[in-house]
Amino acid sequence: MSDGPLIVQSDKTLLLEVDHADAAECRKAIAPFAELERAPEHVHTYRVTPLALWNARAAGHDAEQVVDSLIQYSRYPVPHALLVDIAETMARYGRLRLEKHPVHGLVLVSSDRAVLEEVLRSKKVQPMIGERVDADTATVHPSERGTLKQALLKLGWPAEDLAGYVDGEAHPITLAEEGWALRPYQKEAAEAFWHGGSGVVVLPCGAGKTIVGAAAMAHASATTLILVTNTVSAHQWKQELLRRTSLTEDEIGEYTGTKKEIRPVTIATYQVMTTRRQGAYRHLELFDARDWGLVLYDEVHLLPAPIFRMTADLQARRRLGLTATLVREDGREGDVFSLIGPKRYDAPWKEMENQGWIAPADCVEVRVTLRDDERLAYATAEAEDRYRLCATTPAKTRVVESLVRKHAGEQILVIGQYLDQLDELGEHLGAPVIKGETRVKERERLFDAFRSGEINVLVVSKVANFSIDLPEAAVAIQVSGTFGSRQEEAQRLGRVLRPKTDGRGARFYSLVSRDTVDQEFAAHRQRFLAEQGYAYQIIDAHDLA
DNA sequence: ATGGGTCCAA
DNA sequence: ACGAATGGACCCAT
Repeated sequence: MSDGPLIVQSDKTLLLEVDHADAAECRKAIAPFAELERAPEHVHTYRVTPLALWNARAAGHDAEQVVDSLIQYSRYPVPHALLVDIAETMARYGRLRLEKHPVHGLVLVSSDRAVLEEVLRSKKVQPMIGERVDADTATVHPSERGTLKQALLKLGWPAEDLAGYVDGEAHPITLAEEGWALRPYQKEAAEAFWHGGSGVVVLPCGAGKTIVGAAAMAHASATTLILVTNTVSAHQWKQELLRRTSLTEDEIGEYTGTKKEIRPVTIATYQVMTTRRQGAYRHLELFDARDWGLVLYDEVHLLPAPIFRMTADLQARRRLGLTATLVREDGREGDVFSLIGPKRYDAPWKEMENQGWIAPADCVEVRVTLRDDERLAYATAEAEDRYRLCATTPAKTRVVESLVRKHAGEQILVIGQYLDQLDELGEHLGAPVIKGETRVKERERLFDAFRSGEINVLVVSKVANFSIDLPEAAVAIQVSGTFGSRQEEAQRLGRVLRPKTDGRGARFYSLVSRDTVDQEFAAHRQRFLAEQGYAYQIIDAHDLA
């Protein structure tokens, strides 16, 4: 205890000494209940948040385990007030429960009368509550099940939802038996979801989230509605389900702009759900079309606001959310928690790496210095132009060139967000550029050439964030990114994480202009991956060999 | 019917 | 706070 890697402070921050021998072990221990806030070179700052504590609670951790972890790794005596606070916060989850009453239907039950009285007095909660059954029980209109959970979470008293689910229309689904097997973590994830009832499974890019979905469908053996972000993803779900389950072509429908098939398993885009046709919402048509036994949300970190609203009305159906990064930049993690459900499973990226499911990766932040004239232009630029100015400095082009030379012979992706910059890079490198306007046919041709090694360098725009059809590479060079998007960074690193046949590691370079907002945004982007144990080595562009 | 193109919302 | 990609609607040519 006297020389642990962690400093625990009463303001709920945890300081982790990165170079300490026990740092990795400690990171793993605190990850379930703390979120990484800052990650400079030597000391990382984590914060113990209520939501993280409640997720830990829902996953079966108790306050004692959390407290033990803190005490075990702490360098100094742990502030008592913090321990008390952690125990109290965790105990808040489950003090209120939603249950099914044999006579009164959906009820809110409390094991602490004062808490019930407190929340019933809230203006937000009051209209959702029906009559009082007894001192500890109040009825709730079934249609308010979701919105009530949202409101209670905001009040700091998240309800545990034990009201159960409708079975939905049964439909036989089994996993295909030939030629493959569920990986252990995929099986665990599907089971953790099934026993939890509904909630979110978090797995790194390329870890087979679709397969976890398929396994969950096999558990449910019921009609399933799958919601996805784009049509490419819809096709891939269909292909994967055909390959991995007993489902056949005519049991799987696509419900998109062009096709309107409703089948026992239906894959719909988020967008088609939110558009109106002659004043009527499409989603009503879709939700009422079948008695769905399971609703599956792909890329739950991208759920648009209208889908949250609809999901509030779907609380009697089992819901599974899938994502690589539960963090959202819009702060709606609480809505994911209350409307989809708590985190049921996550596999830390580094553990997956240790087990060989994803390739080991070195992350390198390369700092470039602006020329004097650029610095002056930057200093005098309007606030809204500044990021673009520093993110697209010509100095980066030269660095990309030398990195490409250094990795000659390897498959390299250059990823950025400004089309001008990417076009220029493509020209300098003599490499094709893939952007939004690139036709699907052309994309496929280039992807094939890249896969076969005919092309070694590919420059890609934000299409890399969406189209999961992008081929895997060994080296990724990021030249600019969306302000501070953590999930984008994770997605881009994911591009190089497919295990290499020769067992070699992958490289991820992030090019950053020194002493500018580019540097700030880069630091923010890196946080999620730092939380997963990826350390960015910082080097100066001049020191590139 | 089907494939392609343009425009627009969020 | 921004630029870019997207899906979907609609239109036109086969």
